[in-house]
Amino acid sequence: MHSLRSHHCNQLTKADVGKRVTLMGWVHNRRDHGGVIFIDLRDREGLTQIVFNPEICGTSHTMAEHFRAEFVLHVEGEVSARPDYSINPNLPTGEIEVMVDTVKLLNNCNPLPFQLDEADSVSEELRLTYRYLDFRRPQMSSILQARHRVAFAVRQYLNSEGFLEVETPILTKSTPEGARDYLVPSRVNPGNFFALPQSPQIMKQLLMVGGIDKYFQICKCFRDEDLRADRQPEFTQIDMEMSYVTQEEVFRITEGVIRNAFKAGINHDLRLPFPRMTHKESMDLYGCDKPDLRFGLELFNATEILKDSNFKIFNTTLEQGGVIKGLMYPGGASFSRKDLDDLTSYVGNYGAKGLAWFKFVDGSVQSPIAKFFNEDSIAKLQSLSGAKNNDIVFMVCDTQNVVNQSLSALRNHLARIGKMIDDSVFSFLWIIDFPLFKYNDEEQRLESEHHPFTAPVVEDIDLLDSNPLAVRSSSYDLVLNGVEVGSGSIRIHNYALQKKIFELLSLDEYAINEQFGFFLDALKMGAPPHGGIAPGLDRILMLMLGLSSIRDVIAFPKTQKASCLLTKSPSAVSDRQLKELHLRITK
RNA sequence: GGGGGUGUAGUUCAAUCGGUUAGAGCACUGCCCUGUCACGGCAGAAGUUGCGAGUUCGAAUCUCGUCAUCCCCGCCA
Repeated sequence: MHSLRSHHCNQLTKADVGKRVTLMGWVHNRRDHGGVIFIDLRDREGLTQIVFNPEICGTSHTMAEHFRAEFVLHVEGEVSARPDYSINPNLPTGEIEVMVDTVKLLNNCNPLPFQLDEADSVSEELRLTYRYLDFRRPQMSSILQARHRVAFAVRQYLNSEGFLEVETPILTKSTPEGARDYLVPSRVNPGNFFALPQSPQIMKQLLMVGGIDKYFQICKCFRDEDLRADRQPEFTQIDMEMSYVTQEEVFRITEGVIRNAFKAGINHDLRLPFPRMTHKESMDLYGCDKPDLRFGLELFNATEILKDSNFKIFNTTLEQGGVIKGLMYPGGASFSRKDLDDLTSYVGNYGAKGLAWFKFVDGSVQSPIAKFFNEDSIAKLQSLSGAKNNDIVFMVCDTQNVVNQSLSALRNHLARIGKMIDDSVFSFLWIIDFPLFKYNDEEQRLESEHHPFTAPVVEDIDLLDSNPLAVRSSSYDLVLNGVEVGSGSIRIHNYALQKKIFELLSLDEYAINEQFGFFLDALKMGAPPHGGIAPGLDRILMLMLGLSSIRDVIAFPKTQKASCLLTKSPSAVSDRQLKELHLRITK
């Protein structure tokens, strides 16, 4: 036996009675009866009750009188069957106990900043400050174990499909477009900076040019943007790229990855293939490109029906190119005036200047603005919305963006407060046929909807000059329960087309050469057609495990201000370090 | 950058309308207890009410500022 330890704390059963065993672990709980002392010994795997009886070993018993929570013990003794009346059915090892005759105190432990069994109610702030204590809790341990199983299953599956895992640099090049970069100053090259990768996008495309054919990497990505419950400045992607593929093949592989991940993570069998929806349909019906399909509440467009009214606010907005969309909420006629005020201020967060509502009750309509519409319009509205007795219809009239954003948010909000969501469902969805570009009003130029390496749909290439905003791209998003969990595309592999896209994005010649010259060169040297995708491992795990924060699936996450409570980073550095890096702090 | 929530003992919470010595559970310390498993019993220690101003006879409580943390908007190719 090479290991000092003979068993983990979840292993011993009645079949082991009589064996001499050695366990290592923490004092989880201690019950001192004056004579006999019981301790629940804990390791990563579970609990075992160990018994210190003065009649078995006086020395051990005397030592055990001074043991406290989270002391680290090495115990040896004989496995003994518990008397019938003291079997603990809540414990896998509840039928046995270990009668300790030899104990070594491997380490003692100060009183903890929080009790492990109360961590559910303790502040996350405290848990993050002492994250290593948090890990000792079975809940956290099982999350990290699930994360390991998922990552391992992903590697196994992609290996079986012929993928190579290749590491790409963390110190890489800052490029325009996209998120704000984390920068690393170069000591050797004064005034120059590396950037941490927002994703290994260009590198994986270069691997395709290099004939790697099928690449993957479970890799860290870095984006210096503000945080959310599902956004961390560093996060992990399952990054993939394949040569000579169609969208169909990317979907097949991705679905295989996801299915294996769910099997390994929580032993859940997902049904394949995942449903698909075009970007246009998603925007029309749900007002966003990541709809949660676990509930209905589809939007409808009421612009035609309501355009001829005496309601000035609607008319003015419509004249300026606005639209009217709405959604029907069953049973919503019971909302109080205060409820409706709250919902109005809720959509206000998304730019809506108001929230019109129509309650349908006992054959009549109740609404502060009903008087502006004729009966025919209201009848059509009721019919279009599908409202029955005691239902409510919400309407927003504004620019298309504001209407979609506010109603999409309202839709999710209503489903939450109405408890319309089945938490046990995993609703995957592919969104396809994204537009290639969107228009940035502020900078008055085209921007990539996905990223600048995304190939346009072949039939739409002719529109690049005449009507670029109508060009569809061959990009796709994977959505799970209303959360974007992956994004990818078939890439441009043609030099001239890539250069043209850069130009359409208003990157000047100098920037193109300076930032992307090496990449354009590669496209000139026999780049094969290729495409890929990058599912977000953290978000998938969060949803798989039914957690509400990405921080719960990351061992050492950052706070909302992007700092680490454990290490207190980021932190100031010495003048000497700054000098070496040729940096001066200005404040 | 903006909106909102939270901050009281190690910890989780309480403290009536602004009122006199800021309480309780768990943890901690000491003592008792040989079949517990949230063991039990007795006793004890433990507070810059996040921090700083202000209002008031009097502030955990009201006002302003500030810090930390959480949620959201902006931002996230």
